[in-house]
Amino acid sequence: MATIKQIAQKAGVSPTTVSNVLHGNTSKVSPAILKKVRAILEEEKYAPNMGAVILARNNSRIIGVILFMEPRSDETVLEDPFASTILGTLEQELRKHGYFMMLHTSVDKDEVIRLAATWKLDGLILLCVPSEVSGAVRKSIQTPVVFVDCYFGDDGQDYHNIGLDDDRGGYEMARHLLSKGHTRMAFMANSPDSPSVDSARFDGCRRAFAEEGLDLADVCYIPVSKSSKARHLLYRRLMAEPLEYTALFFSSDYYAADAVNYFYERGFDVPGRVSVAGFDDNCFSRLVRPHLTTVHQDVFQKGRSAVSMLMRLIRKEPVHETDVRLPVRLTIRDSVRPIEGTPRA
Amino acid sequence: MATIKQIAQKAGVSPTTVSNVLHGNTSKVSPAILKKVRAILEEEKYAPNMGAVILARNNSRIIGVILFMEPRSDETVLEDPFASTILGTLEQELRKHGYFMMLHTSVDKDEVIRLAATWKLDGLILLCVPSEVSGAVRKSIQTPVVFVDCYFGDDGQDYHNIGLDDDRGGYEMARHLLSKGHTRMAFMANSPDSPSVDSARFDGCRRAFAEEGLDLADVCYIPVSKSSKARHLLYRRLMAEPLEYTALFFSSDYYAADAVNYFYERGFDVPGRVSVAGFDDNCFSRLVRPHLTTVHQDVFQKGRSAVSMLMRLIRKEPVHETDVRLPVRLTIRDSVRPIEGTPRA
DNA sequence: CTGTTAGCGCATTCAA
DNA sequence: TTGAATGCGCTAACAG
Repeated sequence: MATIKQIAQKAGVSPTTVSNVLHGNTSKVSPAILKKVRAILEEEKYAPNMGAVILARNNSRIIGVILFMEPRSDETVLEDPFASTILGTLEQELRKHGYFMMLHTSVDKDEVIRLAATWKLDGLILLCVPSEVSGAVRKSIQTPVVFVDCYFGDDGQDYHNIGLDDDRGGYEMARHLLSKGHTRMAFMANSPDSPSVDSARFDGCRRAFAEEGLDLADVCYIPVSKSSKARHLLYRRLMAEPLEYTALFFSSDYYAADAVNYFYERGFDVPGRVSVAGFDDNCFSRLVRPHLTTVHQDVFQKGRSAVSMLMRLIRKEPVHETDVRLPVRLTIRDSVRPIEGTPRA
Repeated sequence: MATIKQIAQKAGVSPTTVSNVLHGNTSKVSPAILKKVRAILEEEKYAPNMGAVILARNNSRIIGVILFMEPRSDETVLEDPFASTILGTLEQELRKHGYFMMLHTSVDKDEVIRLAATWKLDGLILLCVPSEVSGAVRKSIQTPVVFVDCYFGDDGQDYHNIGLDDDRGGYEMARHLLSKGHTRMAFMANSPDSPSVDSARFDGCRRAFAEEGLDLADVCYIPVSKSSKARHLLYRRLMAEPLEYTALFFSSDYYAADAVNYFYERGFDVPGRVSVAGFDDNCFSRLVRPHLTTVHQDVFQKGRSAVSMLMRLIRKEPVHETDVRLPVRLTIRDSVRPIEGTPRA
């Protein structure tokens, strides 16, 4: 409630001096006054008015965290532990660096651009941005932007991104599946309109198949709806004999777990009838039965890296890696089993 | 980037007129000018500077959403689907009402108070606040505050809270357990230092036991750690024969699912050896095997109610119910089974 | 219907 | 080492 001016008055000094104390410009203030002002600041519980700060400095110490997602196709907004985990990490890290976090979900790039301007955001962290909009956003925003898990068109712009070795993840899992004799594999993910984590993972699968002289057809990329009802309809079709696929590789544990569970409830044995694999290695993978064979990623690290890269950008420090690919690790559990008579590797 | 002044210049009108257009005071502006100004606004992609707005109006259109939680005992920050679901709902609802959401986790009441002052927050939504701090926060903050799932001391202050019929939830589950012959039941929850959702649920259990002429002793409230390692140590002890309890009633599906899973991995059959019940009825409950018998709550409704109550508070509209208790519903699945030879009800 | 003006609280020159 | 003065962009009260 108290303003700098009031503090100054009470201390019998000028506002400038108080401001200097506040900003640690102790060299410009005599020790006696320093102490006195600090005491009053404490006593009055001085809290700056960020409105004035924004106005005077033209920045806000707010970082916008934007989740690109549909209004709410179902309940799937933040329920995926991946989203909530990274959000929690981001909040923690940003706070540690003295920044405030403004959380926003959107699908409209103009809204994001406006948000940045209105709030004089110091930086932006964008999650799940399709590559069509990442270019536009990048172009029209001057403040530092760090993308998480994004892929970009080749438009000559500089992007800063924290991602995963998605191709590798797909590759490793496909290899594993192949080694268990699964040549009829489907990759299950949201349909990407453009390069994305999902398409990269699928490419990895393809590579693994090609290495074995096999071809993973386009139709083996089965688009999965964000609506659980629609998904379940799909699973039902997949259960029909004769089985089209012997292994289903989901691009997230969230979907994989959902599927395993759906199958279980209908007495369709996993991995007896069909093998299932996931991606993320989050709590879901160890909650369902059988526990998921999946691709591990370190979401905490992702959040930490994103914030630390953003901080470097804000401080205008050099950023060496502009497109970080965090490692993945194949994690074998119980949801994949060898095809009868074809146990290799 | 453009300011009101610049827009005004370009349109050949005064800043006030532009401001009037912006605020929909169309009655004060001639149609011709209105149209012209609107066009320029659009063309220049005018975005207000919130710093100036805060300064001039002394409020920010920001709602602070505060999660009270320890720094990070484990990975349990936002992983509980309850937290992420309500967060997603809050974001969506606040945005719908034209507010911005500042997300913050904290355990320090002074930090919250300072936050409200620095940012001239229009309102606050506080989650998981222990009753020791809710009083202090309530006292020293002038802006509207809505608590979610909080219990308060009887200090004569007005609190606005969206909660659950926790007592009822505990009661119903305990009754169900009793009807299946489970007289040796443990209630598993974080240890509350004060009235809380957990203590209310336990009280409900007690009530149900009392109705049967049974006493549910204090020791049947088993505190559960936020660290999964510590929890698992506890579960191990619980598995030791002879079984102390025949039913474990967890205060969240998150913990219940974790326990069921722990037991499963050790070949300890649920509900064969021990029955397990949860609370929340979130996605976890239908992911584990057996699916959890649990107490259903509508988290979306909770979020919506919280925001709508806050909006009424902000608009200074009368708020009739100050402590809303949303209903709960016993949801029977497969994790509880009758005790041998004691099937009643 | 339109324009003028005086702050809001702070950072940041520039003077003393 | 300290202080006075200016401006950031907007709102709202008032004058025309």
